[in-house]
Amino acid sequence: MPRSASTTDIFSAIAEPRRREILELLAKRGPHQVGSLVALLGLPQPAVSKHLGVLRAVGLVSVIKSGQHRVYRLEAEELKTVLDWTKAFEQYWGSQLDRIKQRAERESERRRSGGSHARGA
Amino acid sequence: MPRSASTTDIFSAIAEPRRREILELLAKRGPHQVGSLVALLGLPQPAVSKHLGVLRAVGLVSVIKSGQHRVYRLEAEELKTVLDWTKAFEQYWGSQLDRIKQRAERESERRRSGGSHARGA
DNA sequence: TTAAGATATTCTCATGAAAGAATATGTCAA
DNA sequence: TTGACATATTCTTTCATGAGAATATCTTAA
Repeated sequence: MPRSASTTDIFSAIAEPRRREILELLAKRGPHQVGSLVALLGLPQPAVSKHLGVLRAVGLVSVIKSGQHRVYRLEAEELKTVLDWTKAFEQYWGSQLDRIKQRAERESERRRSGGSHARGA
Repeated sequence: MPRSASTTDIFSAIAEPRRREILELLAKRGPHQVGSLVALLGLPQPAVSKHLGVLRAVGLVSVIKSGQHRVYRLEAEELKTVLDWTKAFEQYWGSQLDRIKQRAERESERRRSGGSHARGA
């Protein structure tokens, strides 16, 4: 089975450091045309266009044709998927006390649902 | 320049759906030994071991040898990097009003610092 | 020591993707 | 229409990676 494509999976799309850089740029400085991004990133133009293509494919950016240029704009809401996924783990770090509470919760949950799964150590 | 390695970059590590699945499992059900993960995931044992190897390389899981078994435990704090990065974008979505405010902030910031960057349309 | 069980490692294969160079497409101005 | 500019696409090469199969390593029990 092939890997998940970076053109369809948002997690793969943001796995590329340069694409993250592009997103940061669009966030901090608003919409930009390709040429500006090329200048700011110091990457060859085709590289930038290709990265933008991936970001567009997953909906992380949108384009508006403005005459000769194309203006790319961040579509930040798309990152909600990632934020939500990551946020769900937030409860698993923090203080030792938190962890003890969580363990107790997990275990009572397991008892309630008749758990019988192998547990470590 | 080569791609960023999934063994060093946490974003690449979580780009793999099965690795995310493993993390979710370890979160929801606590530490597990490899055999349990194999059973729960329905993947061949070497595949699981390899994914665990990647997760371990970036610090997302830790291992404790327990006799014949190895117990893998989630190290959720490592996801803080991802959470923080994603959270920084949260302000860019939401209501239209929010966006208008943000734009105003960005623009006044730009004026203040003598900005002269190309802007879209 | 030997055997069995649990897990990791190695190897091969196929795929996807990024970099780089070249070129195509599209748009405006003259 | 022609030419200049902005951007996208194509092609090749290189490399990382995941799957799969086989095997090695380590640990405990007999």
